[in-house]
Amino acid sequence: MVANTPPAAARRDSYTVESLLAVTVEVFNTRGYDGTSMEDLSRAAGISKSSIYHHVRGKEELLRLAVGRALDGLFAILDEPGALEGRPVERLEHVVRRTAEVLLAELPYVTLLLRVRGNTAAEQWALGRRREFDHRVAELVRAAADDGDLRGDVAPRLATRLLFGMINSIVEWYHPVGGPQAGTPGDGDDAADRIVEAVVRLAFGGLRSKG
Amino acid sequence: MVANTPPAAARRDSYTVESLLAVTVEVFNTRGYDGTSMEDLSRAAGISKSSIYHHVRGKEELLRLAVGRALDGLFAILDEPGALEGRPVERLEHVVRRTAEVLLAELPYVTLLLRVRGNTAAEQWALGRRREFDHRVAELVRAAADDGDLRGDVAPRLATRLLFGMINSIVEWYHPVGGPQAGTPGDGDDAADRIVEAVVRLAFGGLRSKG
DNA sequence: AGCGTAACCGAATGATCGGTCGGTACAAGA
DNA sequence: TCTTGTACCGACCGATCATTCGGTTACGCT
Repeated sequence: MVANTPPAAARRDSYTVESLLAVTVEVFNTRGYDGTSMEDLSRAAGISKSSIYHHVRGKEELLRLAVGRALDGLFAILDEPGALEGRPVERLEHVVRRTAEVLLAELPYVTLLLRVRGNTAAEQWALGRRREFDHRVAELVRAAADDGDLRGDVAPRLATRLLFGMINSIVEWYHPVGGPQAGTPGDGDDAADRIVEAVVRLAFGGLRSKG
Repeated sequence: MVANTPPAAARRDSYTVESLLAVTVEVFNTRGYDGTSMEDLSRAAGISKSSIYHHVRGKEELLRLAVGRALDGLFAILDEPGALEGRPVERLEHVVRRTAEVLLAELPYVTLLLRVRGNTAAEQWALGRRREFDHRVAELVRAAADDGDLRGDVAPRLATRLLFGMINSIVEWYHPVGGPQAGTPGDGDDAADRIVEAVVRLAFGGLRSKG
């Protein structure tokens, strides 16, 4: 392998692609990708506009890196044991719960992904990968419906879209307390846990009380 | 009433603000507001860039007119008899159904509204009005929960957000056949009806089969 | 026919866009 | 101490942005 790289933090005022990306995604999410200028980014990152080009090839690469990270997190769910073993309805519940969890854990990146419209090449690539994810989930819904475990009066494809529409809508209003860097691994974020539980309960049980 | 205005269609090659708006909203929705140039609009409308300024004050006014139309449609729901009379849970079901219906009837305008981020003054005005609508609905959910008609293990505010997140997500994938001008009043659009029914069933009953 | 005016246009404006360029500061290895 | 390479910068580039301006066209009305 390559020689161990010197720790990036040792160099003074040093930006990683990763840390630059974190700042970038925040700005993209507040002002929109098209509404964000490279000068906006340089101001937010505290370095000059031209310095950004030392780390990445351009604006579009920042977008591609960000949405790629979100997509990697989502696709990893489909390879988890809980998504591969058991009855389809149980595998579906696992995917629903984990999708909500990943969305909350990678909130800024998933937010950006969900707002992509397909204007540039990077955006169309992201849209294609999203479609593939939706397709895989739709198959799971269909399998659960074939088992008779899902209600028969709503088409599986339609149910999939509405279900994930509900999950994805979390990015429209949820903002973790103390900014995005809060919620360290293993600390058990209360608010996020409540949201995940609500999603699973509403998705499978509905709003109406049983009484 | 006012004197009958000479029919706009009588003048040759004449654009109404309304017809210009319809073209504009389509372009805004495909390319995004910030990603749309006035030249994009002029090309789509078939008139020159400067001619657009004869009808409206500028790009931002087009946005304000479009989202205003969507908001008027949504707020009108809250004044309907079905939203004012009966048990809260029944009024809520009426609002849910009608919101989905209005969203489908005014699809391009509501789509644009839901993508507004608050960059310009017009966008912030729209966000404020949206918040007010959400607030009024959240009160209805709380009232239904107080009656014991909604499940007690999900907070009303959270349920409201997820519920309307599901409804609003329709704009992400639904495209009426034959373009936006199809679906004349009273013709009973099959696909749209199925979506509305699915929304109401999933919202109140959930995915899981009763068996 | 002649007037008023709504609808329209091409060309230009300053501002801002994403991106490039030549060069400087500085830490690490020799 | 000298060399090398990373991180960074100010100044600049052509392109594109929303908007403006000075007209021209053609319709409705008298």
